[in-house]
Amino acid sequence: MKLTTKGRYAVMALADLANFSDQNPVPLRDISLRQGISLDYLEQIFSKLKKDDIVKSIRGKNGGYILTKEPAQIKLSNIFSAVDEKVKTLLCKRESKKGCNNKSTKCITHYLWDDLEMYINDFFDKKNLGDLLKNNLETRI
Amino acid sequence: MKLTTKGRYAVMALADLANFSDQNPVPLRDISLRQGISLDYLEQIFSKLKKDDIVKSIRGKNGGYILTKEPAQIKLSNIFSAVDEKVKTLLCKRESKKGCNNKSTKCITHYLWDDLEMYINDFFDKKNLGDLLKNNLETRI
DNA sequence: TCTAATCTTGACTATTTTAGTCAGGTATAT
DNA sequence: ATATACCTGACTAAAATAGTCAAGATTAGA
Repeated sequence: MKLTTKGRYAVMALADLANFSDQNPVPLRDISLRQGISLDYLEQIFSKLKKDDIVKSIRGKNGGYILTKEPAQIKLSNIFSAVDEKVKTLLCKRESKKGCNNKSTKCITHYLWDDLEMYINDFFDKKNLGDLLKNNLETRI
Repeated sequence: MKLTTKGRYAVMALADLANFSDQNPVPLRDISLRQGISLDYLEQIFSKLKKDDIVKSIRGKNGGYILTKEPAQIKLSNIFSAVDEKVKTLLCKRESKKGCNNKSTKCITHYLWDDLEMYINDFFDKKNLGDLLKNNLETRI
């Protein structure tokens, strides 16, 4: 069970964006340099964030991205679902006519994964970008 | 972020083992047939479970595996760590001299993943095989 | 109007991980 | 003996990940 870089980079990039945007849009190249994330990859990530209305873009010179809401309004769960970072339990989640192992019933672990999924989503639902920034300022710098 | 089949199969197989062992060792072939998991793959999994002393084996005819403890004594976290199912945050976890992005500091999300990891481990620490069996008996059959 | 900065889009690819398979063993009850 | 089990390590196909690459569309400012 592992987390992908996409989810992690998305959070890092948005935190950077929140930190460095004082009304002005922040270009991805700046984020790329500061956070050490490839520009091309960031572009992929931000196109998803934009589609989910977490950021908006301003094209052309002096353009860049800005958050659509206050950091405190942006839940980490929103960010993750935007970049397709989610808990997956593989075959077990496919609610086909058949159960988990081509049997008619669900496997004994089926509800366990459901529970875990809810549990984890709850974790990310309770944290927002603002918390993260505040936390980092208080205890980590 | 996804769960591997190894962790899932390990739990399924151990649940099966708990269900069908009445003092007698349960051969993997039976589990394989009942749970629809390949025998070869089960053997891989059980060699890990044995190494971590979750099951013991009896070789030869009429042999098989048995649990070393009562189901209620076997935490899911034990099972997962045995089969290398764990929360990984990729590069972020490498505690090298450098930080997460070749910088000297840790990235802003670093502690977030630490927190998540603890949170998830807590989930599996609080559930044991006995719970799972009981639950399945009560509400799912 | 030209140009550089910036976002936009989609295809492509190397690497790693996953989810097994396969081929040989060894031990033991009957 | 022999069939039934466990045991071990190497191998591999498929999928996912983590990007790269190429070609464009917009727009601010000179």
